[in-house]
Amino acid sequence: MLDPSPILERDFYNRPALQVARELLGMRLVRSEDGRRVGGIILETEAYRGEEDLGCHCKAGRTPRTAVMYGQPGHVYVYFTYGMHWMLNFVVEQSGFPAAVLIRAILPDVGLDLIEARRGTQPRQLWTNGPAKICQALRIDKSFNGVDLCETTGNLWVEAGQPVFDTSVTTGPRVGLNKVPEPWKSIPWRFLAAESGVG
DNA sequence: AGCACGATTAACT
DNA sequence: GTTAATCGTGCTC
Repeated sequence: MLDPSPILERDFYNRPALQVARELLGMRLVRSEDGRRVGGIILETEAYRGEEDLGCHCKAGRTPRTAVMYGQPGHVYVYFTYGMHWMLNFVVEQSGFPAAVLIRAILPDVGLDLIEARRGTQPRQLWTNGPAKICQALRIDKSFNGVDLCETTGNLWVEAGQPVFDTSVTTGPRVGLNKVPEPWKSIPWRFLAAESGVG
């Protein structure tokens, strides 16, 4: 489980955002930090796709911030919000079409001492159960924006994991889009894996 | 140049 | 349930 597994290749990301978001459940997010591996099993994701998706930053079109989402799939989109938090996303779908998957929760399984050093003020269940918490735990910030997930030199990638079956997956509206108009506010583009359904 | 707000979190009452 | 923290981004003037 803690040994390295095959790294997901670009073809995995070069597919519809909803499909990638669903299939990322059970895969392993790994960050290489000073030669040490830190990460865990992906438990929650959200899909954002297209300029017509008013919940997606791409609704504003191509800007300096959103440019990476228009690029090659399999790259990282990191943005800053609420004046203090970083958010980790994976660019998906074909080059030229803006789409991304937000990583909202993982189950830590490697580098636990490093994660505890940053999140130990909270109970273990709260270490990485939010998008900004993951970035804090894995020390992911602006410097990761644009990194290629398909090259280990980027120090961030996704490894094959255990499949999560449909009986362990629930969907629902994306979180935090309170002022976004329908249907985008309620469209069920959030994917959650039951913790009992992994590992 | 100024402004309102945000794909959140933690600490309150 | 409510709210402060805190600043990059995109929009308006």
